[in-house]
Amino acid sequence: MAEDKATREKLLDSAKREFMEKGYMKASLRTICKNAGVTTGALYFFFQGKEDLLGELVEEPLKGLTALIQHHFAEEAETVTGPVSLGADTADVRAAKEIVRFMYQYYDVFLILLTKSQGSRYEDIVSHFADWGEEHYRTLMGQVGESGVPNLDEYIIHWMIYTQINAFTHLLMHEPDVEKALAHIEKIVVFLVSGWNGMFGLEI
Amino acid sequence: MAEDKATREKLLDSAKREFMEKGYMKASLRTICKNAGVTTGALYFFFQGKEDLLGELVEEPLKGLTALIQHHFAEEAETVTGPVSLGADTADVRAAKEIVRFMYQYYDVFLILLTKSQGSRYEDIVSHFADWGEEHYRTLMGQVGESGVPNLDEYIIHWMIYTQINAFTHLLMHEPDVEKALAHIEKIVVFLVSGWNGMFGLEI
Amino acid sequence: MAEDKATREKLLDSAKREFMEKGYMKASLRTICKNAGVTTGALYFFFQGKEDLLGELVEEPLKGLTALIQHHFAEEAETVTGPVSLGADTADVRAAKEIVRFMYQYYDVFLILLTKSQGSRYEDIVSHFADWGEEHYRTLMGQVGESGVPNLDEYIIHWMIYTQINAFTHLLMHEPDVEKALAHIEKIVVFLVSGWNGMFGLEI
Amino acid sequence: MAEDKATREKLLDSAKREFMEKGYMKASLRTICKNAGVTTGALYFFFQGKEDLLGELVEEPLKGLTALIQHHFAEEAETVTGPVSLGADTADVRAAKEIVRFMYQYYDVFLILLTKSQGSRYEDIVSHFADWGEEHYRTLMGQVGESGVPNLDEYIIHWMIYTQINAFTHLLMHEPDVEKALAHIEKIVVFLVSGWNGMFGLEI
DNA sequence: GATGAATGAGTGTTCATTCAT
DNA sequence: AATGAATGAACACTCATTCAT
Repeated sequence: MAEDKATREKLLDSAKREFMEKGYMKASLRTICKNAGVTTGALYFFFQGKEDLLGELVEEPLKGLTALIQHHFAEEAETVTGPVSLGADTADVRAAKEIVRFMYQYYDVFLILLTKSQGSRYEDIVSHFADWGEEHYRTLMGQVGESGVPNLDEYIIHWMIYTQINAFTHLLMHEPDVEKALAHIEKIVVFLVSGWNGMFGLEI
Repeated sequence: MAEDKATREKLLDSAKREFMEKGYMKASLRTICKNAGVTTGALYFFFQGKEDLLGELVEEPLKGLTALIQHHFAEEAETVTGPVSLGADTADVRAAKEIVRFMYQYYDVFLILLTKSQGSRYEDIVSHFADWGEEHYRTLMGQVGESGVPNLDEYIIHWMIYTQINAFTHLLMHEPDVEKALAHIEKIVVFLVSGWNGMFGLEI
Repeated sequence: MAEDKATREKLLDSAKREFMEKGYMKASLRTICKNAGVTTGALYFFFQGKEDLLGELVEEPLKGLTALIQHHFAEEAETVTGPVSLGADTADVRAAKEIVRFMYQYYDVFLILLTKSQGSRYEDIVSHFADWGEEHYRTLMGQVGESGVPNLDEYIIHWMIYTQINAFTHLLMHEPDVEKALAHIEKIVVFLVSGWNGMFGLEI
Repeated sequence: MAEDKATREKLLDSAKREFMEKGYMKASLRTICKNAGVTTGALYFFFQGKEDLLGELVEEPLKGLTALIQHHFAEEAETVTGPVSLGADTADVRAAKEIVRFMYQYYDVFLILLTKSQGSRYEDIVSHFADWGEEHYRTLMGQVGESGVPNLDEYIIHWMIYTQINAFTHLLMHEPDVEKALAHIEKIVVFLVSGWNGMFGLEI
């Protein structure tokens, strides 16, 4: 039964374990095949090579996450009309929790993506998300107008976005339990919004 | 003479460039030696291997940073008597700036350490600093007593410390100019302290 | 229907293209199958392997050419009675032209055979033709008797036959247009007969 | 003693044997190393790879041959003043013999180059020589003026040059004995000059 | 007739490391 | 203090071929 599982699946499983353990670069296709109980040729029947193997493992969850974030970005763009309130309201928390929930469905995959993909075409994935976040931020700012919003220099914006992303990375790395992670993210949002408001000179 | 004592230094220089460019894992000792104008044998006369080469490059600045932080920890422990005020006072900013200044003296080394050391014994250096920071935090808490301090769970403490460390990492990665970095860190401290206070339910 | 009987043919077509492009050795059965829109299994249903695939592609034209040459050999044997005149008469030219015409009907196949078959059982096909030509030459000499014919050593005979064969190869390689090729071959025969007679010490 | 021979030399020797036996493409570096009694690493210490290995084997004799031919080309250009006589005089024969002698000094190398280099950067070496020969021929024609020289079309010129080159190739392939080769080449020159003159409509 | 999965040996190449000199 | 030769295991990847279905 368990051994009936299709070769492709066995390879993806084995690859996931190997990438997790050694990281993309140090991962050995030989080992992946051996642990899957298949020969190298089989791997190359299903995948085009090392990079493609990682790709197949990762692409779908990645698209899912992208869609999810896009959704939240759009929502936020509709909501924000006045000066960026950004209070610790439930909208932010709800969005963050949804993301957390989604990422924990593909726990291993996102862990690999965020911390074990050095050497692959995904090694700069965080940068891509950050750029994207920055773009979204600028759109938001444009909507609101510059009324009452202090001039945050590029660098600080960049850093804040990175910090947000790192919050998710840290969660995956240090909190294996989803429920606990969901509890943590709530506090983290409080922290981030407080920091944000602090920078704007607003009360919390 | 000028070229006499050089070999070891030439190797360290060449290694620094190679590690910067390719990261520890992809760095090639062959290339390091070639660029240094020396043979492999020479490298193995001065260093025990690849890992040791990185060690020699990194150990001194690392000790310097450790000492610097230790100093600030001690200072803070003396100062803090009442409930953790942690206001955006100059003490925090001054400490952060001193650290920034120090890291920028060894710009390349710390960049390697923080972003290019995957595969070496330093790949988890950030964790070590985080653990250390956590320990310090607990000491502080013990001093103050639990009076008036809300119970922050382990995880959140851990994350906040990571965020602090990542602030420095981000600076090195995205701001090559020290002076600008010093300006940035000021705002970052404001953000962090605001966040911190926000979590404690204090006004800023 | 139209697509029914096709598979074998599609494979042969695809193989022809692949052999032409990459030569026998570098040709990939995978690629041949892919371009034919079939799987490897299909190939192995119709052919015994790589070598057989080339064989099926080549055997028929090869037999045709053999028959054609055999015919000319026989004709020549009947005609030649006196000392080998071998003048630039129309018999030689007519024979050569017929061969050219035939080869250009299977342009690709003969090109593959003569220039792209290294690594296969046909890589020495030219030698076989040369041996055969030599045999024919000896038969002719026997008929004529040794009267007035200088003793050409084995090697020179061998070389002259090679040169004749290479004339056809060169044509295929450098002149894609049949009509032009037919024009060229005329001059080439003049050259060869002149050379031939020059060796025998005859005037042209 | 015999085993004292430097590793590099042993590798070149072993490579020469392997290339001769299997041709460049099918030659295995592993086998070359094994027969040389060395490991693959050693090969890569001395050579940059498979292609470079062949290069080192071949480059020097190739340069020698090029120089030799260049010398004869220059000589011929000085001599030819009237209409291209191209008689079976001793100049042509002497040149051809010198080339034969030189090639037989590096018997294996030139055999590899001319018949076993498919897949390497030398696979088209014959074309290069042919192009070069054509260029020389045109220079000569320019000197002589078009007086009395019939218009040979490009193709025929091309073919005649190939035929000349193939004479040397054939010699190497089928006549291992230098002295016999030198005897053969004499007759070959007679053949070629006769053919040449035949084409020009001259008596021999 | 034909599929598609799988084999297993093979390829050229790279690497950190060792060591006699 | 340093050279330069050499090791040997590992790497990702390709191939013609087989065979149950």
